[in-house]
Parts: sequence; C-alpha cells; structure tokens
Amino acid sequence: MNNYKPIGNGFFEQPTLTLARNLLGCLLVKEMDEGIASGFIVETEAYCGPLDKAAHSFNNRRTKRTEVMFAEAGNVYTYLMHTHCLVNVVSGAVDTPEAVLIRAVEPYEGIDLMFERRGDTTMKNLTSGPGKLTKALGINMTDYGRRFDEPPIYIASGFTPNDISIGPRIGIPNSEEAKDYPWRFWVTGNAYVSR
DNA sequence: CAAGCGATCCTCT
DNA sequence: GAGGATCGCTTGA
Repeated sequence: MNNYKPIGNGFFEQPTLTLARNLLGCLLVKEMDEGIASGFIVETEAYCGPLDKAAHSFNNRRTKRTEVMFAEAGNVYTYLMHTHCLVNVVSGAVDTPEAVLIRAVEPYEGIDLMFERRGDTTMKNLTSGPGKLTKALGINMTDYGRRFDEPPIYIASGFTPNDISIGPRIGIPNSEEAKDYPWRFWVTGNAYVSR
C-alpha cells in the first residue's frame, strides 16, 4: 500500500520563497498504525525568520518552541496554536530560522481515516485549513524535529499545478508592514484552499 | 501567574 | 455565508 517515494533532501535546499511555491502540488504523507493518510499541498505561506515580524523567530528569537527553525532545511516544525497543531517545513541554512507553513491540502489517500479523526464534517472542510489538515492527517507534536524524508512523515512528488496565485498572508494583523508581504501561495481555483 | 493570540466551530440569517 | 464564542498553550513579568 505504500508506494510513495520521499522526495530527496536536496529539494528543501532552495530559497524559502521558492520552496513555498514548489511545495504546491507535492504530496504530504503521514503513516500511523491506523493507516496512511496523505494529501496534496495546495496552500503555503513563507516565514522568513529574522526580518519577518510575523514569524516566531523574528529578530532571531530563539526559544524552546522555535529551536527547530534554526536547524537544517527539511525538518518538521510543528507548533501548538492554542487548540490546534500547525505544521511547517523548515528551510534556509542552519541558524537561519525560516520555514514554510502548510495551510491546506487536498485529501488523497486515507479519506475514511480523515473523517474518523475530524468527526462529522463535509469533504470541503476536511483539510481546508492549517489546523484541520494536521488533525485529519494525524500530525501532532510527536512529529516535532523529525525530518520530511522518511516515514512516518514525509513529502513525495505529486502533481504540477496549472496555475499558482500569490497574495498576502493570513491571520497576522499585528505584524505591521510584514502583514502585506506577498508570501502566501496557493493553487489557483483549488477547492481546498482555506479561503 | 495573567494575558494574548488565531483557527475552528456554532448559530443565525 | 458571516460573525462571534471558545479553546489552551506560550511568553514575559
């Protein structure tokens, strides 16, 4: 049942903004005892560490939570957002705290499993948000610090988006000028984009 | 120890 | 579809 191939580590070694764009269409896979759940990434946001007021790592703020952002590209950065868990791909060189937030995926494999985890909801609501997709795929804090290159969590190649849209990021109204940076990318017209 | 914070969900229209 | 209540961890004092 598992015939995905993790994407090479070299993939993560591109500039954060480029990586955010190239992650679109890739398959995000999580394997657990209950089975495999996967989905195509359709929405991402780039967070460029030191200069980005919206990033946890702004001004090189280094805490227990942001520690993994300073590690090498391809690491899994999960953080708890009040009630939800959000997942990021660490990018940039070591000591450069940058990351790409995965905001939405399109369900692919393990859809029954996702509904079990998400409860009674609609197909469109299953993974169309950063907190929803982590719950649907079973991603949680145990994945913090892992790498996106082998089970139980990894990224495989998927499809090539026909068209990509670019715009300002969501949910960071207190970040002054950083809130207008066009660092959000999504697959144009995809039904699972968060908004 | 208190406050702030964003995503989700619920209810109502 | 839109707006408001809720939820609980991290941070900084």
